[in-house]
Amino acid sequence: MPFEFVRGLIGGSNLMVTIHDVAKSSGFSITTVSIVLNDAPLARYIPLETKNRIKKIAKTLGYRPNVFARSLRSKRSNTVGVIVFDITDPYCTHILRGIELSLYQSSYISIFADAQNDRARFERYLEMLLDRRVEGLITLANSLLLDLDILAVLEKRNVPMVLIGRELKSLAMSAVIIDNAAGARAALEHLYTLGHRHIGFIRGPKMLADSRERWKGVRSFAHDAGLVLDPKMIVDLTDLYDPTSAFEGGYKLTQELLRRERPFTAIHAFDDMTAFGAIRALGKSKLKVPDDYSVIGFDDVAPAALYAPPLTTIRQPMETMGAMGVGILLDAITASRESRTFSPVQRKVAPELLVRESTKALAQP
Amino acid sequence: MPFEFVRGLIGGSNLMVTIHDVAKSSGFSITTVSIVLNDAPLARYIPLETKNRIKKIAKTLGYRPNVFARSLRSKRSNTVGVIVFDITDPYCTHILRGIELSLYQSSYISIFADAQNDRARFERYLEMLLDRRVEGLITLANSLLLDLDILAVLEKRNVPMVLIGRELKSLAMSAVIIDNAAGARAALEHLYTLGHRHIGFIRGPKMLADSRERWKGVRSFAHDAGLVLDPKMIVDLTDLYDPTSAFEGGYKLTQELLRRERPFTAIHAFDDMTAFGAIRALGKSKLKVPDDYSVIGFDDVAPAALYAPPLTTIRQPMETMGAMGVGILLDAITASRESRTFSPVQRKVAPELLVRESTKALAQP
DNA sequence: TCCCGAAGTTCGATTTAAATG
DNA sequence: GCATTTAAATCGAACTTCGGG
Repeated sequence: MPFEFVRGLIGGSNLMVTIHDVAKSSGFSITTVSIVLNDAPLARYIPLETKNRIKKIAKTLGYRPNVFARSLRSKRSNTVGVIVFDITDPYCTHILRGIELSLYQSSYISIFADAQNDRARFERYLEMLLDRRVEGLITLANSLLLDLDILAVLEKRNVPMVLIGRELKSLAMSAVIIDNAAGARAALEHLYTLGHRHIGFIRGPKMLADSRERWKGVRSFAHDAGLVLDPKMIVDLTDLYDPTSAFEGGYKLTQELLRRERPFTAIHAFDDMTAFGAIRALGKSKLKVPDDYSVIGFDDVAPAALYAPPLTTIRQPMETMGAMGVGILLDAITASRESRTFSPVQRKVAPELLVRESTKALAQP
Repeated sequence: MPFEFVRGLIGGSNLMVTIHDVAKSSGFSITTVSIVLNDAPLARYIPLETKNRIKKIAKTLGYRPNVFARSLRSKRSNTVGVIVFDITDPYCTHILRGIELSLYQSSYISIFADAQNDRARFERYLEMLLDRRVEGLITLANSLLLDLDILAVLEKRNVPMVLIGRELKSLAMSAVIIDNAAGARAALEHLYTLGHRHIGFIRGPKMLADSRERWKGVRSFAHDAGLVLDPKMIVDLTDLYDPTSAFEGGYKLTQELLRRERPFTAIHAFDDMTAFGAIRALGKSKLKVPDDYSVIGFDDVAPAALYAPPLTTIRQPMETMGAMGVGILLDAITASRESRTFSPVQRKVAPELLVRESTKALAQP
């Protein structure tokens, strides 16, 4: 059956113009059209006039290459996968924004998946992304989701990957993380400079590497400044971690600290959500922030600036971190395509103290 | 060149197993394997034993169909597109969550794009999704992004679409929206029931249909209850709308209301972000919420529950709305595939009053 | 005619190898 | 050999058609 006839029959909804149409319209072969439109190596032998003719016709016809055909043949998807552990977590969205921003300039597009803190979902989405032949993967994962089995799959399939927000010391793998120790240190230094000497500490869940690093920072400053840490004023969030639980944890642990009846004037919270909980608990007891207590958080999630009072915190430059992740991934993909080896890059980003209104100099006694 | 040889040469990274491999391993033809694995109509003639053999071998070989080949041939992508106007807006993320949740059960996967409130981005992403042959589109858009030109493209390409969060009265199009009038009415009724008679109103940007609808609700309740609305106590957010500007708008407009020196005891804010701004402004003037002023918002974004004080607000059931959108879209896609006509469905969702701690009964004078 | 299976065509592009003047 | 162009093979699966018991 002649081609034109069939095409005519289809009509209506399926009127996609193919490379075939461009070839016929321009009078050149499919091959030539393909070479010109992709600016392939052979294109340098083709006269400018021919190129322009073809390009113009492609444009007027509204030709758009079929991505499926292209990827099938070329074995390239021009796609990277992005998995986050919880899209409703404001921490995720700003990193996502950074990723999107810097991917936008590249020729890659992203396919996004939200694991919803659920391991089964994570695995299913990973499989889905692999089915879609992503050329690389960015993962924003917490420890619940990530383990060696999963990473082994990627290794075997030779898919470059970078982790944002956590590191895996057990494995050589590209990662972008915040300098937790420096951040927690800066937070404590800020409180100390304001005159606070009796400080309550709400540490993160033991399970998280972040918690350990941040505590290191606290101890290092305490040591340097000769500040003694009262073990009775140190409490820990539980290991069941999600954004809401951090708020509730902050709330309950602050009540706990209050109950211990040791005088203190400031709280060093694991993160912003914890700090919000702490402020709530203080407010509940008619204690005012920052007049009675100073509170400092970590992260600078979106609500921090809008809170009452606006929260002093340690800012993670999330957009930057996302952008860095993309940079590393793109390098890794390029290396992989040129069959070069690529040594994992670990980048540790400096956080920034953001003084707002939840901390205040201690009144001189 | 014999097939096995080539395949052997490739080795290493590219060892994907194809339907060809399954056919060879099982001793059946490619056709039979395809029929069995897809449970195609013809499969009913194939003996169970054959089916099981083929399935088992596919499994042990770890066969995964190549999505590009499949989509190329079948002309189906099993994909729907989702465009949101701003992923850092908490309103978006919870609707996204609802979408994801109910898409997860279906055979569709989603490709997500964040327009970042930028029109050019919106158009580029739309084009990208169309290139990927999405079978349907869910859009979470504000009025900046959406106009008739864009929708005409979808119409022409015959791609079903549903809008979440806004309606386009000019066009017959499926949409899921909140009942703004009922919500605003309920908010005012709540304040009224608590005894408030002198209330400041911060209305939304005039440009937004939401603003108009909510104001209708306010007026309808005021009329029914015989409450007089003082024009001097009504102020409007500017048309340049983004989440932060709503906060700042709420802040500044509350100061403005205070400056007018008419006694009032409550603020009816356009949305939660505006309410947060209002609470901040009151705090700045040493006025306390809810003791001196009651404040009510709209939306129930994530920070609302954690705010100090927790915000009384009108909750939009965002996950439900996302799920509804998916339901409608899937119906539309099915109809489109069976060449049935599908009349646009408009669903208006009832909001819910959430009483927390930012509102309080007026003390008897 | 019913059942079972296979050969061959097709989707829309990229790429290799080769033909033309 | 050089510049210019193209026929034909290929990617991996789905589908149409056909043949034999």
